[in-house]
Amino acid sequence: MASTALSAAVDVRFSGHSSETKRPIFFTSPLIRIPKKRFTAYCSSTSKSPPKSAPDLAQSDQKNPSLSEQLRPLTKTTLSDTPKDQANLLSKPKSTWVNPAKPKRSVISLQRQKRSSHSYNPQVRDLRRFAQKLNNSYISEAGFVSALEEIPHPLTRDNALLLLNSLKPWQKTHMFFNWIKTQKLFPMETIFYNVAMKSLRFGRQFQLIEDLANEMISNEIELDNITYSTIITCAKRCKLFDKAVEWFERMYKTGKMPDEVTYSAILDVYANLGKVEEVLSLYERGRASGWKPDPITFSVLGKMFGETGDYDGIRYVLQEMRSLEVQPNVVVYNTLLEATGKAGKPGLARSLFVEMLESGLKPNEKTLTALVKIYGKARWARDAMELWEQMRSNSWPMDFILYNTLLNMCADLGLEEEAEKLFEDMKQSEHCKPDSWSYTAMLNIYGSGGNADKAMELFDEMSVVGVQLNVMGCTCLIQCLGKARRISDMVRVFGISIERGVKPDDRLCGCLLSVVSLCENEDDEDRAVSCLEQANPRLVALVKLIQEEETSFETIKEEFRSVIGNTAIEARRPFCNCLIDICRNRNLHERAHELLYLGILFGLYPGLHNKTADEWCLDVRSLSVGAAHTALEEWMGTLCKIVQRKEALPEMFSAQTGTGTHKFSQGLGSSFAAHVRKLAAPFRQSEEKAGCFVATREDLVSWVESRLPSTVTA
DNA sequence: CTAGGGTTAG
Repeated sequence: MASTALSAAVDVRFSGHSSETKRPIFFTSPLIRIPKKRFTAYCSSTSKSPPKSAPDLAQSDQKNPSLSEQLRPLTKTTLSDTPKDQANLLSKPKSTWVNPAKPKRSVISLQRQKRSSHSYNPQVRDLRRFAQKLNNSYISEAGFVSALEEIPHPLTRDNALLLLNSLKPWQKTHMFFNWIKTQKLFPMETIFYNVAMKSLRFGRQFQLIEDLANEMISNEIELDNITYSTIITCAKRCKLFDKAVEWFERMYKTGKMPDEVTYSAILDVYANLGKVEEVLSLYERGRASGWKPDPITFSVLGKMFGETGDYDGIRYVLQEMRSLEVQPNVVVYNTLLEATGKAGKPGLARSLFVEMLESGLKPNEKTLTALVKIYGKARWARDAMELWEQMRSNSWPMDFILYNTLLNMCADLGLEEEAEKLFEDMKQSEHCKPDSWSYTAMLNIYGSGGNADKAMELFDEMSVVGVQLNVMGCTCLIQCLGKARRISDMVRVFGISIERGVKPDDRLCGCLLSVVSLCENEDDEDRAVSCLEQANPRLVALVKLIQEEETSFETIKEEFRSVIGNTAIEARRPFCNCLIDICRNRNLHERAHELLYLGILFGLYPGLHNKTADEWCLDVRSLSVGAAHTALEEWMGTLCKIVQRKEALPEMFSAQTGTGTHKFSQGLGSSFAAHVRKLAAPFRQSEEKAGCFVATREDLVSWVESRLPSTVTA
């Protein structure tokens, strides 16, 4: 009955009727009919910047009720079959129903496609050996095909399937598949196509797979869920997402209902496309069809929310699993841990990990890698060290990536000795010898610790053991040597790196530019500039331009715009910071102010100045010392004007320098304090908040007035 | 890889 209704539906669709009201829901893929209202509400709650300090799982519902409010009616109603509830839930029920008295159409088959069980084949050993021989020889098609004549047993259907399953790589499977077709000994069933497609998928041969699918269609061989899921996942692996969607939609058009494997595969496709609303629509439609999603689906959802750092989304996944009583497995925990890391929620990561252990699951390398990364990034030294201890005492599995992640964690936390010990462990190990990632992490550690000698030792060691220096390692080393004012070493390292094939990127140029700003004499500066000249001549031209006093502001602006516009986003602010530092070090203060203005104009310092009714805050944490000074001067200048004009001012003023826990902001606080002292500005270190300087309106106004002794303030 | 879905590094 259903199939006739479906074929009628296909006819309607193909005959071009577009009347929405007449078409039953299953005429189109489920995406088209989903009321968007709920999902836009859901998404808009997450598209805003996440709450500053979102609470952890336990407290979350109380503090952020909007989401659970949205979700509660959802979980209660999705499984309801009564049209009244459905109608309340859907915003446009009329257009979605042929007959509102009937329950909603299903979008997913609740029965997973069954596999045919093959009986034991006594010839399996011979055939396997034969396949092995074919796999290991016969490069040419002619040789391969003639070898097929020596098949040890008759080519029955089952023997052919067994061989088809055992051949690799895909070229041989494909040749064999084509050959058995020419033999015409038995009809080519769906399973032959499915096995052939699977092999082709290993070779990412989407075009060949699609050709086979079209051949099935023209030969009227049924495409089943296994066929479709193979096509869809191959398209996905080849990044042909539109193809994946196209074949998925074809299922509904032809009246084939996807089962949960195909369904979760397409969810992953939409997730990869970043189409969060569509994924949620499909998910909800599946749920409304009575589907109980399995851990794989939740892993797909978890990864999707991780990609956008969507904390509410992660909580949604957890909540769904809890309410459906789906027990997460290791993979689900791993993806959720990754996701919480991307969402910047180390507390949730930690509690998830505890929950995982309590449920009796054993963490694997990926689990530990995710967690180590999170603790390092969050600078949670205590938790990181406890975890490390746990890893050793439980002898949890270690692999290469985990070693390198641990080294990076040490870099984040400044744990030089621990890193050295790990690095030694790696050298002693059988399978985890340090590679360029490991060396880079060590260079990062020595670099941020200012240990130029050890960094240089490592650099020399790399050439001895034959590990390639990469651009990141080169950047760390140059930064370190620059800070140590070891310009000769810096020039040598840069030259050798270029010789060895390091391609300078914008971050490396930023480091070279900062070395230029640090140079204390002209000779050093010339040598640093000539390195930069090789990597980025236009940047050097800009450096020269800003140092010419006669250059007009308009010229600077145009050149600045052009250089910054051609710079990777993450290197733009560092470029501007260094340019300002260069000006300040050469007493070109006015030019420094112009550059800060341009930096603000082009959006390099978002959030530099935060105003509320009660407080104005200057946040210089992402600025270099010179840029922070310039910003403070600029701020004071503006405040003076406002005081003079007697405009409204807030009660409190604050300047945030940070406490130097981040290696790039070290010393910002103390140099800021010195600068404030020099100006005799009324800012003092806040007692409650480290790295924050505060001043009251009264103090500030009287300070400004004292600096303007005889001006008429009319 | 015994016909199909999910997870690791600046």
